[in-house]
Amino acid sequence: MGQPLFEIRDLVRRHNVIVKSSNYALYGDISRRVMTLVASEVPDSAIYSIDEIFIDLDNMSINHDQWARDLKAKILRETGIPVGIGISTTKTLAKIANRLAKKSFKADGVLMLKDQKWIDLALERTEAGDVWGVGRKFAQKLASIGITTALQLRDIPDQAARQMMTVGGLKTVRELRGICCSDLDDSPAQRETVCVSRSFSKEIDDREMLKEALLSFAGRACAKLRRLELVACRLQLFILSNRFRSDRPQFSKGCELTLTPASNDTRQICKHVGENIGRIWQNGLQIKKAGILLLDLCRPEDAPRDLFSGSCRTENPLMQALDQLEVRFGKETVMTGRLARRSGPDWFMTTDNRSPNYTTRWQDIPTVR
DNA sequence: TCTGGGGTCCTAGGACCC
DNA sequence: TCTGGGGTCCTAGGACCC
Repeated sequence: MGQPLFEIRDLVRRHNVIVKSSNYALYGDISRRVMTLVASEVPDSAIYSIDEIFIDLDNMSINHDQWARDLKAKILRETGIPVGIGISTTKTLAKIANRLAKKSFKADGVLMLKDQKWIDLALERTEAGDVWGVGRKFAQKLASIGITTALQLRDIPDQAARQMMTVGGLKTVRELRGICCSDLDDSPAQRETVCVSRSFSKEIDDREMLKEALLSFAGRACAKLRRLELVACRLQLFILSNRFRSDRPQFSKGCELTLTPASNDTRQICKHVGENIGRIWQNGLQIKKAGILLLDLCRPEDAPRDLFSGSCRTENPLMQALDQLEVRFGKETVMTGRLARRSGPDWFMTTDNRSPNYTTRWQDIPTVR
């Protein structure tokens, strides 16, 4: 996971490994199909990520194991996607059950952790770093005091958990003990930020090029915001050096501004980008990555009002037209004049080997003869 | 010349997740 | 030579208030 392709070229060649660039339009559509199916089978569920969903089985008096196997078979039959199902008393334990369900030949994709004896065994066979909420740094910290398994982690004193991994870590430890510390759905009610950023294929040291990139990111970010039907009250621009070049000085520069009135209008945001680029630009910097963050998001009707310029617009026919054109003719069919040139941008990362959009693009739908 | 106590808010940085 | 992107949460510390 996360290993650069160039480091494993030999392996790829030797075993004829197929290489695919990520295609989120495809993954998103397949995800939607699976999630819709699952949600229709249960009274209460919460989508956690593109490939995970939590289900509440509390009010379902059934044979959970058999039910899960039937569901798994149904998902495979109707979407073609194989899934794993883990069942337990807390989310953290259910995630562990899920991992083992996929790994164990005997479990065959479905595993229930209910009896304490089996929970203990499962925790003993799970590395501390594989527990949900324990990342690389915490795993290192834990290892330094001799904690390497999930079972050992479960049994550390509350105070130690709190001290080493803050309140989130304490929650994790309690969940390992079977004490529920999270609701079925504890995702925030509303998105708080939208970010569009990219690494460049090679470092940029040209101001116009940086500006072009940021303006294009701004367009994407505003389109996202409009899809969410939100506006931003604050804007941040940032640039970063190449973190892999230890021979060069590292930098990370950013600037922030308040948007008055709050907005999701590409023209407004682009104007701000143009006016503020000087605050992060500096001659001689080798910029590897840049991005735009839209913060303090809220619904247009909740946006703070400015005493002089009035409230934030809720209707924006021009932007609506722009969005419709994108749906019909593809991304960046129409752009602001500031971004007149579709640069065929030489700063873009390549995405060779991308899977076709089998389910979301007319031209890519497979033909069966 | 002496110089408190109790708050909130904001931001940067670091951890985590997928 | 090549090294991802987009999120949330927590904490410490500083600025500010009365």
